[in-house]
Amino acid sequence: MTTKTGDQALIKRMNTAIVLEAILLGEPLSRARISDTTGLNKATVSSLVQDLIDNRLVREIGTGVSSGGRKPVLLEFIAEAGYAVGIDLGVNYLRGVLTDLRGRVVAQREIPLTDPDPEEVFKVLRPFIRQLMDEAPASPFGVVGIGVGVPGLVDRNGSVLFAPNMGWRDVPLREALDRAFHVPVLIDNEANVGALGEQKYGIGRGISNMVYVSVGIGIGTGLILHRELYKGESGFSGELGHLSVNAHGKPCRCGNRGCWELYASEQALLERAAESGYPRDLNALLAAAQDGDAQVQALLADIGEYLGVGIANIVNVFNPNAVIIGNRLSRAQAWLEPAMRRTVEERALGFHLRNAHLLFAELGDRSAVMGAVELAIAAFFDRLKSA
Amino acid sequence: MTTKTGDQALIKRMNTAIVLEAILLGEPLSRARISDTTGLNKATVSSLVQDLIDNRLVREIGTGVSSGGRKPVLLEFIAEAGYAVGIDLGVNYLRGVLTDLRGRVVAQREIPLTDPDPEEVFKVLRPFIRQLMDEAPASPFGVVGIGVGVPGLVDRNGSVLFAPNMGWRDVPLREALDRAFHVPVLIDNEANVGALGEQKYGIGRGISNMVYVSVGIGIGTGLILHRELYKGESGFSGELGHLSVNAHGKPCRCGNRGCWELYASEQALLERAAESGYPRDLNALLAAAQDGDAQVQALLADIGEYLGVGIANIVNVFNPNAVIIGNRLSRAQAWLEPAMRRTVEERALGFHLRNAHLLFAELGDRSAVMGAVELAIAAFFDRLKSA
DNA sequence: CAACTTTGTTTAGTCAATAGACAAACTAAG
DNA sequence: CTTAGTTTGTCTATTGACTAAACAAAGTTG
Repeated sequence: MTTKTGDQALIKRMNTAIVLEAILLGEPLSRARISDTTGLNKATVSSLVQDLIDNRLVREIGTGVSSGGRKPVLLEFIAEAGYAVGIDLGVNYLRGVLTDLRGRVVAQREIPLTDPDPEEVFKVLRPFIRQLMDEAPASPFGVVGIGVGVPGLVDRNGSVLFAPNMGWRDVPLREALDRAFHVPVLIDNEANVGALGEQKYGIGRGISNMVYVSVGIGIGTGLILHRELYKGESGFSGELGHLSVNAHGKPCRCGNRGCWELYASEQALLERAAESGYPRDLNALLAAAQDGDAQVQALLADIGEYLGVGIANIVNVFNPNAVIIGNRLSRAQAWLEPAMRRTVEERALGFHLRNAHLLFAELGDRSAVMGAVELAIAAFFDRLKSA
Repeated sequence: MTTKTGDQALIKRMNTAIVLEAILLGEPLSRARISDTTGLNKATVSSLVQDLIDNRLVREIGTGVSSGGRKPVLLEFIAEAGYAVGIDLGVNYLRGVLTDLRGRVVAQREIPLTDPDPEEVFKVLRPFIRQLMDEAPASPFGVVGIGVGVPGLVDRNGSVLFAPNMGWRDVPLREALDRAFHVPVLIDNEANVGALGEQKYGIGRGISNMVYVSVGIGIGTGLILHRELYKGESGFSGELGHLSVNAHGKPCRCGNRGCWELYASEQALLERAAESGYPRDLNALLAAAQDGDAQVQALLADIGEYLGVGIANIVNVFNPNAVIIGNRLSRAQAWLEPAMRRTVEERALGFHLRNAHLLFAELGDRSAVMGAVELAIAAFFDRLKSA
């Protein structure tokens, strides 16, 4: 079979999705207004809305003001029809949220992680998730899914192929959680979920082509092209941290030479700071910069310049509408930004630069966890559309 | 209006497209077989096929062999239902083809271009296209479109924003041709159409994620992601030739430093050859390499290594199924390939390398012109689907 | 030659969307 | 307080695309 064949059920699903989307974007609004904005016939809208009401996804919330005729009956999406769990699995911490279907946080938790061994992590992770789920109020759909962001390479089956900083190889994370909770589990890379978080709930709201640059120990990147996470042939891509910016530079553990993250990550900063006798500690360095330490400020500017080198490459390659800097090093915005911005403006192609906004993450250390929960929510809506 | 709303006409268009696709891929085949492979009901297939026959897109070509019952009536696509023109507009040449709707070449022409001034080019281009069109046999749809590949940046309206090697700025190419010929005109970058040509008619047939690297005077790239040309926010992207591979390398006219094309293009080759006293001529250098000139061979290997550096970056970024090297320098395959392949294998991430094939263009100097004609053919089929 | 197969058409029925009529509920002008 | 006009949402009849099932035509096989 080449493509999915079309029948009337398909049309109904499509139009139902359109109506639901209209409500999500414009609530509260009336059937008449939905008919206007979507182009669907009033009768069709009435019928589809009734189905949504029967399915407990939409409800009437009284009447609005008349503009010279019968008052409209206003509709809204029932955000509390279900709940989702988002988990940010870090190297040494576990962060989680429980949200409703609109992404409003109902509960959140955070604990340190002492042993990165997979079995030990599972022992902590399962009750952690369980406790979040227990906080979900009663609802028609219950907990609709669990999204997890991990610092490593994830394949289509939700197995973590390789997470160097945790020492993981081929860990079947989704399978393990699937079995424990019997709800859909979505796993993705930390940078990918960070991108999703900022695109849905952060500074990148509504932008269709953007690149999220997660600057932590290394550099990870999440690509959103045409409003969707881009995955390559094998289901993972966007290892822009290992883009070589110095063909004959220092060797990287990845096998390449002169990788971007060797010059522009937290690790690069800490190493160079250590060479000058500073402590290997981001907080201490930021405090020093704050206190006016010119040497640290110059060092941060230098890192900013290197960030700019890689970002100019990104802008030239993807011609995105926005590049968003996130994760730990985004806290150094004040000292990184001027040099970074100058470098990008010097180096990127004018045509591409025109539409490319350089932004810093708005959700701070919550980009990833919010993206993780969005993964679960989006999967729920996808299921609605296709069944 | 958020999305296109669904009705019965949409279903019919979708299913007609599915049936047509099945015929294109599997011809000659019977209605019964179409029903089997698509999952559509026999009656539906019969009805849709009849419409296609009425529209002169499909015809019956007699009966096939029986497998124990009534003989099937075999159907085929009428490739001669229409014709398309493809133009490769080079800096100093004009290449054109006229093909049927299957891309079979019916006529081709090539002439040198002496003056790159836009007005002068138009004076030559219009009769050039006219002569190709005049060679089209009578057919139900006539000439369905003109596709053009140009060595520069093209915007959504088919204007050439910038073509440095031709000295063009803001040339409204599509508008000019539209007015002259009154058929749909599609303009795109030379590397983009080259990618399309190889993906449809060359070595990349059927590959859904691939990167075409056009190595000529400079380096251009065409990205095919999810079977479609990727364009960024402004409708152009993929300036991978200006990916910096040496953060503090030589300055490039684009404003950046250490751009890939400064080290791995024909220009780079010719300049380095000239420094060693060789003529600035690719043919002469290839002949020398052929004759066993070790110095030239080493130079080519060095260029190959730099090609590998950039390709490793590409593989890490896009995780494509294939990287295809095309345009003039692909003729040096014999001397480039070993060093290139070795470098990519050393530098690219193992996970990504697993599915990434390194290939050389199959259509030689015809990649672009075949991609240009495909642009026009694909647009014709798209119009069929949406109307 | 009889029995079975395969192909493609015809028939009757289902389902989703639509246009248009309509009832309900409201505003506003006289 | 009427009356006219407007807006909202439902109801009804119709259209059109797909499907299952029956069927006719044209084969093969023992």
